[in-house]
Amino acid sequence: MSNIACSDTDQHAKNVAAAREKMLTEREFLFLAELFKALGDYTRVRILYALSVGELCVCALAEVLDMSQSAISHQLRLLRAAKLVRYRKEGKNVFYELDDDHVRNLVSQGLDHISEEG
Amino acid sequence: MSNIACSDTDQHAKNVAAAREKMLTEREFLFLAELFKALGDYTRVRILYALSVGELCVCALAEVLDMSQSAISHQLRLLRAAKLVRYRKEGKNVFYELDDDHVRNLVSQGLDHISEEG
DNA sequence: ACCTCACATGAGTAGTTGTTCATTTATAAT
DNA sequence: ATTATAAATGAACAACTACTCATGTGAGGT
Repeated sequence: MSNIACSDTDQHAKNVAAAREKMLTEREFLFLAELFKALGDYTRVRILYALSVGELCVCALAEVLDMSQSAISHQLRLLRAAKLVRYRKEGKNVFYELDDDHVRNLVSQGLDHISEEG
Repeated sequence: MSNIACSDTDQHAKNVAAAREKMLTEREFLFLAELFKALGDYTRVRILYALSVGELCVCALAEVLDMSQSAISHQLRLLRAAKLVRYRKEGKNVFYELDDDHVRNLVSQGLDHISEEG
């Protein structure tokens, strides 16, 4: 990107070096971005919140969110890919639940953050 | 959406009712989604991680991430809107830092989650 | 006054995303 | 076997996103 330091002070160079030092790998940042991207949608965050009560079948989720089964299924696919949910088949139904407590924690951390705003 | 219960068992109805009961408001879910959306991008999550070391000016961020100043500025705008960063002007420079510890916590929670995967 | 530097911003655009609609798969019931 | 139900999936499309490039703004230096 041919970026030249905005100012050539020692402090600037130090800050840049310190930040560079601490940065994670591309792979890790990509995973992290994918995780938050999965949480970063009105429909998906509602699905996850609904599942925080307990497992639900696809049809129940569609009812709770008042959306089509197809739309829910598409989103569940993404949540599965992000390892945010697990599923269990029972007869014709498929029951989804949160994959682990990290998901719950992330959502509640998020709620803490927004509850501080106006 | 005209969703009819997949099965008319009591358990199904109970589950739906319980989930409906616990759901937050549209407004809250929208905020939550916006928050995670802001975190859910490769560039932005790197910016936030870099700032977790300490405050940095825009130009330093551009150097650390090896991206154009314009691209960084555009993303900082979104991070400001999501109240994830604060800024401080000093002469020609603008220094950004994380808005509060929630941000740090969210990122580290995210890292916990991905570190459990393969 | 002029120029330069650090940053912000608007327009344009290629790529991505979330839904609907139609179809498919799989299980269950008759 | 046939039919119905729960869920998954592919195609299509409108809406959105994250860059680049060009330009604007505001503070400093000369």
